[in-house]
Amino acid sequence: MATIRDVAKLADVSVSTVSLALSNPARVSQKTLEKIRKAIAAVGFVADPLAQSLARGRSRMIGFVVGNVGNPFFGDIRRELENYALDHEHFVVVTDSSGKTDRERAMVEHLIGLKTAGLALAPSGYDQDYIEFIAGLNVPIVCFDQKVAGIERDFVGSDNYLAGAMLTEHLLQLGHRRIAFITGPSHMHTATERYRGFAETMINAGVDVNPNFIVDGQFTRTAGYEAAMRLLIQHERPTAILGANNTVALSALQAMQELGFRCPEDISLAMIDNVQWSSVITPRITMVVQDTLALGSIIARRLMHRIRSPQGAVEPPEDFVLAPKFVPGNSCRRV
Amino acid sequence: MATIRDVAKLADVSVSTVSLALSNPARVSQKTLEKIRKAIAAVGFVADPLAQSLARGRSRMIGFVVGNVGNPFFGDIRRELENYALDHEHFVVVTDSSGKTDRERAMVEHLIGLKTAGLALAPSGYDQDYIEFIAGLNVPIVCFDQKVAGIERDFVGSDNYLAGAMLTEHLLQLGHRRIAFITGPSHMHTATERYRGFAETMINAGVDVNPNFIVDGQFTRTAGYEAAMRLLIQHERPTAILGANNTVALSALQAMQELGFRCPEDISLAMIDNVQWSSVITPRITMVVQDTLALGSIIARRLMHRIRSPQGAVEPPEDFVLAPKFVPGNSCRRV
DNA sequence: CGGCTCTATCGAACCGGTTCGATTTGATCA
DNA sequence: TGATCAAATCGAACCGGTTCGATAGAGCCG
Repeated sequence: MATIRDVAKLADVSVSTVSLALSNPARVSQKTLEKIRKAIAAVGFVADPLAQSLARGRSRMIGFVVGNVGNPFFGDIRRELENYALDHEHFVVVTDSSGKTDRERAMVEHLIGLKTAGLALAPSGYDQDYIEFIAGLNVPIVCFDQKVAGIERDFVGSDNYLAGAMLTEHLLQLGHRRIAFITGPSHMHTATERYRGFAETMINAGVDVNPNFIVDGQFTRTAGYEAAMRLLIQHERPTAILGANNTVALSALQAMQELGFRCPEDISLAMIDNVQWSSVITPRITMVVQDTLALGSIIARRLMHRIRSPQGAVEPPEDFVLAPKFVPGNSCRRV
Repeated sequence: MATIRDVAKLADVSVSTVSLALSNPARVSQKTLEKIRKAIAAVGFVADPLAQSLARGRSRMIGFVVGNVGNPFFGDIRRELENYALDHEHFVVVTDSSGKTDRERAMVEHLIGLKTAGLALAPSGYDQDYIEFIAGLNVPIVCFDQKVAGIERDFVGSDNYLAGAMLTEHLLQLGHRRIAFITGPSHMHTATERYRGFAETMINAGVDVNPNFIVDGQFTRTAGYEAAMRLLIQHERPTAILGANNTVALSALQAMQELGFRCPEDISLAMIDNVQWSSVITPRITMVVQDTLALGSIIARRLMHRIRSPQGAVEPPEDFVLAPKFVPGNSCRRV
């Protein structure tokens, strides 16, 4: 590999002039610029990003940290960020923590070690230790999905209260009263907000929330399946199930199918968040979806703004909260 | 951040001794080792990975390059690789080319620039230019999924001919004769092999392959949908459709549902490769799946072997081809 | 023509490690 | 006690860039 010194030698100028020509061409004379240009072409010089990062103390990489890159929600956001970053000569490094806080932390530390220019982070931690860890990072960070109380960073996400409330209201309008809710982990902001949207809408409508109808699905497949089973074996069964995310709702659908319940004839089902191939899942699940493209776009712009503009770096953190969208399916029937 | 020089000063030894102590403790005396250990703890020293990579000419990162991280096939492999790499103090950097060859190339180049220790690559290119590009990379590489003729690297994948043949035989046994096949891109090894498995099995069974029943689905959703529609509007319709991958098959299911065809009553459907939530898709699609865990495990071990052991680096490339597995669903009926 | 200001270029230090040949230390043996 | 040799440690060069103060030269003015 050709180095900058090869170029300098061939162009008969100093190494620092070549470096200057590359980073700030206006400050180098036309004649010299031309010599350097030719030399670069002749030896096929490409600057070593590692050496640049070391010297500059900053790389052109953006870290993307989520719990599950396979989730289409994160996938869409990743794509948006990647496209935008690529347009601005930055490169996205994707890491997947599998939802484990300690692994996420190790990955963030690694990315910091790589002197990434910025981080797009869907936080999975929530305790004081974690908050301090994030606070201590001296890098532009845009958090998304999970709003963690105490983290003073830009946040981009959806109105989860509204999401829960919308589906609840929909079911109420269809005449349902015995509505069950499969929750997510109580430490997750999305989970609690969605539940709050459900519970408050119920109360406001004067409908009692049956504690037996609130089961914990942990946002995971196994827990969601188990939670759904607990609902289905009750004698006084719910007439509708609301899944706090796609995973628990589809686990519930599976449980229903396995036990022989028909959806929506026997039990209605609704969920928050889309899933790949939802269009071929029978019945099509009624859902509230997040505007992933808009979220991704905001994350990308906000992060690049902080990275690129000097004053962008010191702007106070801001929250961007988007409204979710109702997507009717045929998994909810009138009772 | 504390540097190695801070450690050296505090421990009252030279910088090179500290470096040696870190990389090869056996060659440093107990006494000195202890001093250094204390100094490291005192100043909170952590080696800068960037500086290490620059000096060593090699980092502890592994590049994972695929066309679609959202595909559970790649997701499973990624997870296996990640777990194994983490156990061996390596860190996986995921990149997604969205199936675009030029972007994949840019990403590989970037990863090379990062001096990654090795690459797990699901190639998307196939022309001479691409082959030379890959050949020119002086880094351990394990290719998977697509076997590209001309690339002299380790390859890990499934027996795609067998996969196509298995499903074809299954449909033949159920009495189907008018079997349609939705293909993938003709430059993809997986696509041609699966088709070959289909076609030869048909011919061996003495069944003519109707050219109208071979449509190109490009392994994509839009092309698959269109291809399926072309099948469904024919007067002499197929009694069964075989999708060369999950995407085209599910696109076909969607097309069937939209036009009002019932599966499997009107048309049977089978596919190669699993998809998330296949268990709640009605009907459950009969499929042949790849052993993603085993594939991922082999990829991980092979790559780490080449990275770590000196002789591993020079071993001749090897192919690892696993047999796929038949997973019955209820999307194929006897005719 | 001397003095002054700009502009263009350069040299050296630096980022934070690794590596390897050279040197010191200490033990062993004649 | 001095020679020999292995083990321990060190110094300097290096990886490939960036940065900034210093310097040389060009252009302008009085």
